[in-house]
Amino acid sequence: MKRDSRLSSVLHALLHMESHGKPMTSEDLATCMSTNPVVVRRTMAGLRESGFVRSDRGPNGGWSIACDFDRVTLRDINAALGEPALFAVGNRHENPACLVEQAVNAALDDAFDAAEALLLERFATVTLAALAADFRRRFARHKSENGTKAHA
Amino acid sequence: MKRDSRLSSVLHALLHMESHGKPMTSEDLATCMSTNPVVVRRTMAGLRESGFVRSDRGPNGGWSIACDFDRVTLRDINAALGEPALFAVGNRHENPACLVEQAVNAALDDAFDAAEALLLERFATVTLAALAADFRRRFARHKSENGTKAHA
DNA sequence: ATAATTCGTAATAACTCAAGTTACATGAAA
DNA sequence: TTTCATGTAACTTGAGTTATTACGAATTAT
Repeated sequence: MKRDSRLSSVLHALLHMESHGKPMTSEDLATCMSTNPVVVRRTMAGLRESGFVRSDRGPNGGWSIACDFDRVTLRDINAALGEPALFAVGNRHENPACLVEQAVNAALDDAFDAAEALLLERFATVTLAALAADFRRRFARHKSENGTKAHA
Repeated sequence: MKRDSRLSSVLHALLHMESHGKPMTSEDLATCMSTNPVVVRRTMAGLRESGFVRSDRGPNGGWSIACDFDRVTLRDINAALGEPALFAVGNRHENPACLVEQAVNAALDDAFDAAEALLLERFATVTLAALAADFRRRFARHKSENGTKAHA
């Protein structure tokens, strides 16, 4: 089952955009997301509609951050992508006439609903600012491990 | 993203097999799972290897239950299917060099791991016997609602 | 033995859906 | 008015699943 990596890609893009300082073109972003500009525009469109980023045309145009990283969570970003299906597994028929299948679906749905609730709850606890902070921690450690050979 | 419905299908099949009493052919099962016999054999092969069902060739052959419904859970059945990926969403690169992407992946993985653990835990609490009992409850209610007009 | 039934499985075809691509229109800046 | 950049529709590609075909192997009944 092929996985949808748009959430991962978009977060990656947002963090790069923040440290970049000035607008990044779809082409820039496509390079860093290893995809192509049209896909970037399609994907980012949802974020723009939700007000998390803005896009400007023409020379010096491109994508820029339009939100407070402290106030936006992974859950918000996921919602802006259109709440893509989180689970790869599901019921064959959503409203089966067969009572056996109804019993099976009910049991599976209970479990999936609980897991989905937990996942979204977790997403809601992670702000973009927290992600950015984690990146800076990794960056600092990376520098201290690789920057001065004396410490190796 | 299309969903994998093998778990749902297989549970459906197991419950039918139990009430059927005698072996069911791949063709019988294909009808009730709305697929075709070869797919049934492929799907059930995992359950046979795990010892939950048996298959016999030749006339009067077919598939039959080979386990105690009280001792087998949804988690066991899911494992017998080869632990198919549960999530439709994932990271673009599993081991990225980019530190930004590493930070993003770490956050997402935390959330997914927690949700997966919960889901499997839930699966482990539901036995096939419980599913069968739930079906019988539904069947009884169905009869009382439709069988005697006096109660309507 | 022989015919009929049923599973086992490899090979292949058909289908589905997301991602990628092309093409062109729109708008902004210099 | 030229250049840069996004917006978007239409189309192509490609990966992954499921369905189908075809044939082999095992089992039962006669």
